[in-house]
Amino acid sequence: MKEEKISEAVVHRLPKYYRYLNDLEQKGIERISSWKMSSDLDLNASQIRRDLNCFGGFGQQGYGYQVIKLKEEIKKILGLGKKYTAVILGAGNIGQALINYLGFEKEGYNIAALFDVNEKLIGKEFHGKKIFHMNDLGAYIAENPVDIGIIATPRAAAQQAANLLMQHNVKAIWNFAPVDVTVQKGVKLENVHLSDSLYVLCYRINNETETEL
Amino acid sequence: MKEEKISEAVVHRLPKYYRYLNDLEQKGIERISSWKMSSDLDLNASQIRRDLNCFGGFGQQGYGYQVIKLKEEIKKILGLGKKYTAVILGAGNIGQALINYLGFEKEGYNIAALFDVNEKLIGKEFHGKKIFHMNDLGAYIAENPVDIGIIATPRAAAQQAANLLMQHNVKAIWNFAPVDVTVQKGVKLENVHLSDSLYVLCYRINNETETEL
DNA sequence: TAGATTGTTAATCGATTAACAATC
DNA sequence: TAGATTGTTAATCGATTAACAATC
Repeated sequence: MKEEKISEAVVHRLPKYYRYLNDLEQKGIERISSWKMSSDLDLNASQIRRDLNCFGGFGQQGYGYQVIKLKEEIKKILGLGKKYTAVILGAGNIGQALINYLGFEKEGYNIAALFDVNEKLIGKEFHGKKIFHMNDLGAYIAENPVDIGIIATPRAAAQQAANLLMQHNVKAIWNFAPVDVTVQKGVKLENVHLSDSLYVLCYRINNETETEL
Repeated sequence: MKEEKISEAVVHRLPKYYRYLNDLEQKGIERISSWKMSSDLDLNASQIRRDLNCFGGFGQQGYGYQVIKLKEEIKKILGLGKKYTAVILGAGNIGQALINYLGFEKEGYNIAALFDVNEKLIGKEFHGKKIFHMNDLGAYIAENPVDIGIIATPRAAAQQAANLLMQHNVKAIWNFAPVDVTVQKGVKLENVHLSDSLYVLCYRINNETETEL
């Protein structure tokens, strides 16, 4: 791993490479060239080679890349394969959906518990995951280390939720609330702004002509 | 609206501006300068002025921008305020979660129906939205015009779902499946790759040092 | 070895930022 | 009018692409 700062653009392409390589592996394809990747992924071949070289020389001149080896390298870079424990703050629609989503689809991620302020929900269970009161988050984390805090609260409660997580030393936040929460230095943050994405789609519907492609 | 091609980067900042201006309006703030926006949004002031000027001269020298006016302009640009009818393909976890999410949180978007292939689900209802068989999509659309097709199927069925939507002339697709679906020229597409976002978060956990602010 | 394809340097392109004249 | 702040041009920065020498 080189010491250069990796750009956001590169980091965001890594999952795409990873998905693609998994597909290739599934199809039993053993080797792949940047040229073929380029046409499949609709990215420039130079860019692909450059991206991969940020992390090491995974290819072989005159041959290309070994699919499985490259996949494993990217897996390691992304930190997949490790186990992550997460808690969800907010046991409403999004919170509940995420339990299902992460439970069924992804291995490596364990949702340990949910937290809410709604008394009616506290003590209940969804798919075997208990709902605690938000006030008990500190006590819970003291007993059960948590890697990722997922914010699935309403808009207005999101920053508070983030603060609470940070107070209890959670170092990574996955935010689903439609706000840009502020985090301390050192805390990792990823936003999933569903409504923003929908707005962009509407923008395209209304503004983008058929000229492109 | 000028005739220049608006860059992706600009388009993706519009929802952020829109959210921010809504906040200001709520707080009763009437005017705003690019300088203040800059510090609140953590964007460069020149960039903000430039972004807004892609669409028109909404400001006033020596004064700044009128919050309400600017908000309304961006709303119009994004095509909000209009009504959109959507169908969801895939009535699993994500599909169900989206019904709740869009039903409660967003006005302007109407989920008309769900479609699935699972016989056990067909005929049932979620929050008053009926689940039809995927095969009946064409007949449904013939009767009820649909603006947006939401793909909430498993990975393997996503491209098929996209094809089905396009066959029946749906011009905008919001894709939640963890694949890059291919669409015809003229069809608008927005992806929400939840797993990609989670991978990026894991990348940050494992690779990014505390050097940055 | 000859052919293929990487890794990497150099060229290009586009987006961000700075600067300032226009003007409310 | 003087002060403030936009709209816009010019400068900078960074990311993408092209080109090619290195090498399997």
